[in-house]
Amino acid sequence: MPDKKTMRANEIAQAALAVFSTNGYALASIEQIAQEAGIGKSTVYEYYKTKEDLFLAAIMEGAEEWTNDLKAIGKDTSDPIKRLALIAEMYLESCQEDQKGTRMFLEVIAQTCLQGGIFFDRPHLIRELHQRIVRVMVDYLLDGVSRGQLKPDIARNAEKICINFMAFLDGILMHGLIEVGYINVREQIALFLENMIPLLIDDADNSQNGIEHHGRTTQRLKTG
Amino acid sequence: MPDKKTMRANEIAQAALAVFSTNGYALASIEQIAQEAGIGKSTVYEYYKTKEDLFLAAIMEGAEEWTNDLKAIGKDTSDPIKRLALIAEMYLESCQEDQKGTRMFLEVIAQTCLQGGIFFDRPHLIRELHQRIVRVMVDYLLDGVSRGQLKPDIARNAEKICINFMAFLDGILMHGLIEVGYINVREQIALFLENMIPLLIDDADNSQNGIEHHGRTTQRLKTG
Amino acid sequence: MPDKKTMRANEIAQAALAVFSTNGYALASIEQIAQEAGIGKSTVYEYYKTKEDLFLAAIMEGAEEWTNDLKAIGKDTSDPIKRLALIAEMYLESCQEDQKGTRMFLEVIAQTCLQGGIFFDRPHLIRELHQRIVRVMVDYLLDGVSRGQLKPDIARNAEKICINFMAFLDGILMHGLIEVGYINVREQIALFLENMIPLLIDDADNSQNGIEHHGRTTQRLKTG
Amino acid sequence: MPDKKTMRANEIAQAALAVFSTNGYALASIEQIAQEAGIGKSTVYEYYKTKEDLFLAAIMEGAEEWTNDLKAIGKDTSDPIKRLALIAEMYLESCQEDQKGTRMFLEVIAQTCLQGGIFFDRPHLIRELHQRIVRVMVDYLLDGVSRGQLKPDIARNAEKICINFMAFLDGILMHGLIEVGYINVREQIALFLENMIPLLIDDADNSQNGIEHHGRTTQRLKTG
DNA sequence: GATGAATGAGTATTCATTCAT
DNA sequence: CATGAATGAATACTCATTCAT
Repeated sequence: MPDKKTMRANEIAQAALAVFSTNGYALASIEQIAQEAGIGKSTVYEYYKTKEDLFLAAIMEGAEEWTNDLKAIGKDTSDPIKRLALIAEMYLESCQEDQKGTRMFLEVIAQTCLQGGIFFDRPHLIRELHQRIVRVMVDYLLDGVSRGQLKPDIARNAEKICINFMAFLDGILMHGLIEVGYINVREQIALFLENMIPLLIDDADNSQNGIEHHGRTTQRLKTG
Repeated sequence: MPDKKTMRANEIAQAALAVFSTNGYALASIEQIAQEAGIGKSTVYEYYKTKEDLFLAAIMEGAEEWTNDLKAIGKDTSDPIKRLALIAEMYLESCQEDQKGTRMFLEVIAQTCLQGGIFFDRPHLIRELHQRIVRVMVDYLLDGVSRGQLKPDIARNAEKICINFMAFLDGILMHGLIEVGYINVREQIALFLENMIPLLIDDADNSQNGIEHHGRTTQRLKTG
Repeated sequence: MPDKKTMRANEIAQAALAVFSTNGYALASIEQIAQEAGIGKSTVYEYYKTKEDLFLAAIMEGAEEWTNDLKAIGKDTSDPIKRLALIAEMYLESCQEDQKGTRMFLEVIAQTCLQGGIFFDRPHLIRELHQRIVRVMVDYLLDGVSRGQLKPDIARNAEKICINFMAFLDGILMHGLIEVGYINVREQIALFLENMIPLLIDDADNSQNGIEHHGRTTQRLKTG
Repeated sequence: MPDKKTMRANEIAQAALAVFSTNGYALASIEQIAQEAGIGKSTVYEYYKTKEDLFLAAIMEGAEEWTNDLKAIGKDTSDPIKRLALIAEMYLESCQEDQKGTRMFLEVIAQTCLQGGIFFDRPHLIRELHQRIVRVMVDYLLDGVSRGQLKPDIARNAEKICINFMAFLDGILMHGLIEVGYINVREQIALFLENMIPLLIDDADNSQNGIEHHGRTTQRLKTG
C-alpha cells in the first residue's frame, strides 16, 4: 500500500499526463497541471523537482498503464492472432476518445529526437520503455510458435515483425489524427491485419490447433 | 527566375526548415533562424509577419520538395513495384542524414493535434498537403493496375493501401528515431515490402509483363 | 481593512500613476513602474494582466482620489462660492508640485481620442468618470440655489456652467504647463472667478445670506 | 515661389500632421506617414533627419495655418467682439470634423510636459508659438480699446483675458472630445461668450461706436 | 533624388522556479 | 505539508534609422 506521499505524486502525474497529452510539453504550464490536479502551483514542486521530472513521471505513468494493458491481453486469450487483434484494438481505443496515447507517443518521440528535448541526451530512458513493450509482443508471437499456432519460421523474425506492427499502428494513428473524419483508422487496421495474418499462420494447421477462423477477428475490427 | 524578394524569402524558409526540424517549433527562436540564415533578427519579419507564418512557409517548402521527389519517381520508372521501393528509399533517405523530413512530419502532426498548436484550428491546411501526397501514390498503383502489372482488384482499395504504406513508413521512421542503432529501419522496410508486394501482383502475370523479379528489389533495400 | 493582495495592487497602481503621469502611457515601461514600486518586473503581472489594465487601475485610483477631494469640499463649507474657490484651489494644487493630476487628465484625453488609444473604443469608461465629477459640482451649485445663496435662474444652466468651469480650469492648467513661469495660473484663475461669481449671485441677497464678501475669496487665490 | 525640395517637404509635413493628429506621436509610425504622403519610407529621411524633426515641422505647419487663420479674422472685421466670436468659431471648426487642431494641441502639451517628450527640454519652441498666438489676440483687444469699442480698463488685463479665453476654448474642446454627443461644445462656448462680452464693453458707448448688438453674435454661435 | 532592404535597440509578456509563512 | 507571492530569464515582435543602389 503506497504511502500518502506516493499517492499524491501519482495524482499529480496523472494530471500532468492529461495536460501534457492535450497541449504538448512546451505549451503545457505547471499552473495548468496544478489546476488540473486541484492543488497550488508550488505544491507540484514538493513532489517533482522540475517540469522535466514531472514529464518523465507522466510518461512512466502512461507507459506503465500501456504495458499493463498489453500484458492483460496475454491473460484474456492465448490465441496469438486474437492477441494481435486485441493489441490493435487497444491502440485504436487509445485514440478513439482523447487520443491521449498517441499524443503522448508523439510527444515522447519529439522530446527524444529534437535538440533540446527532454530525452535528447538520455535516449536510453525511452529505448528501455520501447523495448519493454516490444518484448511483450515478441513473447506473444513466440508463444504462438511454440504452441504450433504460428509458422515456426517467423520466430527468427519475431522482433522485426512486432516492430513493424507497432510502427504501422503508431503511424496510422497519427495519420488518423490529422485526417479525422477522412481516414477510417479502424478499417485501415483491419486491412493491415487481413494481409498480415496469413503470413503468420500455417493455414493447413489452423483447424488442428483450435484457432478460430480469423475472418471474424478482422471482421470485428471493421465493424467496430 | 524569381525576383530577389522571393529568393530571399525562400532562403529564410530554408533556414527556418532547418531550425524547426532540429529544435521543433516551440524551442526554435526567431533569432536562431536569423542566425542560420545569416541575417538580422528583424529582417526575418520583413519577409514573414509572424513565427507562425514562417513555420507555415517552411512546411510548404518542405512539402513542395517532398511532392516533387515523389513525382520524380514516376518519371524514373514505370514499374509500380519499383516505384514503391523508390518511395520507401526516399523516406529512408529523409531520415538517414539529418532526419529533417521525419522531424517536420512529427512537428506538423503535433501542431495539428495539440491544443494551441498552429494547425489546431486550421487542419484543412495539413489535410490538403496530406491528400496531395496520397493522390500521387494512388495514381502509381492505379497506373500499375491499368497496365496490367498489378492485380485489378486492388484498385478498389488503392487509397487504403497507400495510406497504410505511408503510415507504416512514417511509423517505422519514428521508431527508428528513438531506437537509433538498435532498429535497422532499412531492414524493417525491406521486410514490409517483401510481404506487401505479393499482395499487389498477380504472380501468374509477372513474367509476361516485364516486371523483374522483386526479390532483387527488396534485396537492394536490405543491403542499402 | 483591505487584504494583502489588494494593498499590494494599490501600491502598484500608485507607482503606475506616478510613472504614467510623468512619462505618459507610451513612454512608460513596465520595468520603470516595477522599479518605482520596488518590485520585480514580472510581479506587476501577478496583479495586472496587461499594461492597459494597469493604466486603467491607475486612472481609477486617480479619479477616486480626485472625486474624494471634490466631495470633501462639500463638507468643508456650505458656501457655494467658497466651494468653487476651493475647487479651483484643488485644481491649482494638482499642478503645483508634480502636476500629476493635469498630466493624467491629458493622458486620459489622449488615450480616449487618439486612434489606437486605450479608451478609443471604450469611451464610456471615461465618460462615466467625467460625469461623476460633473455631478458633484452641479450638486454644489443647485445646493447653493436651494439655499437662496445663488440666483435661482442658474439652476437651469447649472451643468453647462460647471462644465465650462472645469473646461477653463483644465485648459488653464495645461497652458500653465507649457508656459511655466510666464503664465501665473493662480492669477488667471482668480480673474476668472472674479468675473464668474457676480453672474452666480444675486447681489441684493448677499448680506442676508451670510455669504462673506467674495473679494476676499478671490483675493486669497491671487496671493496664494 | 518655393523650390521643389521645399514643396515636397511641406507635403510630407502635411501628411505627418494628419497622422500625428490621428494617432498621436508615439503611435504614429514613419511608415504610416510615408504611405499617407505616397512616398517610400526612407524618402522621409531625405527631408527630415528624425521623427522628432518631422513632428516639429508638422507642428510648425499647423501653427502657421492656425496663426494665419487667426490673423485673417482681423481682416474680416474690425469689431473686436465679432473677432472674439470668429475666433471661437475657428476653434469650433477645428474640432468639428477631424479634430486635428485640438488633437495636435493635446499632443504638443503632452510632448512638452511629459518627461522624454520632444519639447520637454526645449519648451521655448512651444512657448514662442503660444505667445505668437496670444499676441494676435491681445492686439485685437487693444485695438478695440483704442477704437473706443471696449472698456479702457481692460487694456491692463488684455493678456490675461486672452489667455483665459484660449484656455477655456482649449479646455472645452477637450471635454468635447471625450464627451462627444453629450456636451454641446457650441452651446458651451456661446454661454461663455454671453458672460464674457458684457465684461469687455461699455454698454453705454455701444450705440455710439457702431458695434452691432451682440445678442446676435452669440446667437449665431448657438444655432451653428 | 528616391527607395528597398537590413537591422539593433527596446518592450510587453510568459513561465519555471524559489522561498517565506 | 501546502501555498501565495515574487522573480529572472527568455522571446516574439515593432520601429526609427541607415545605406547601397
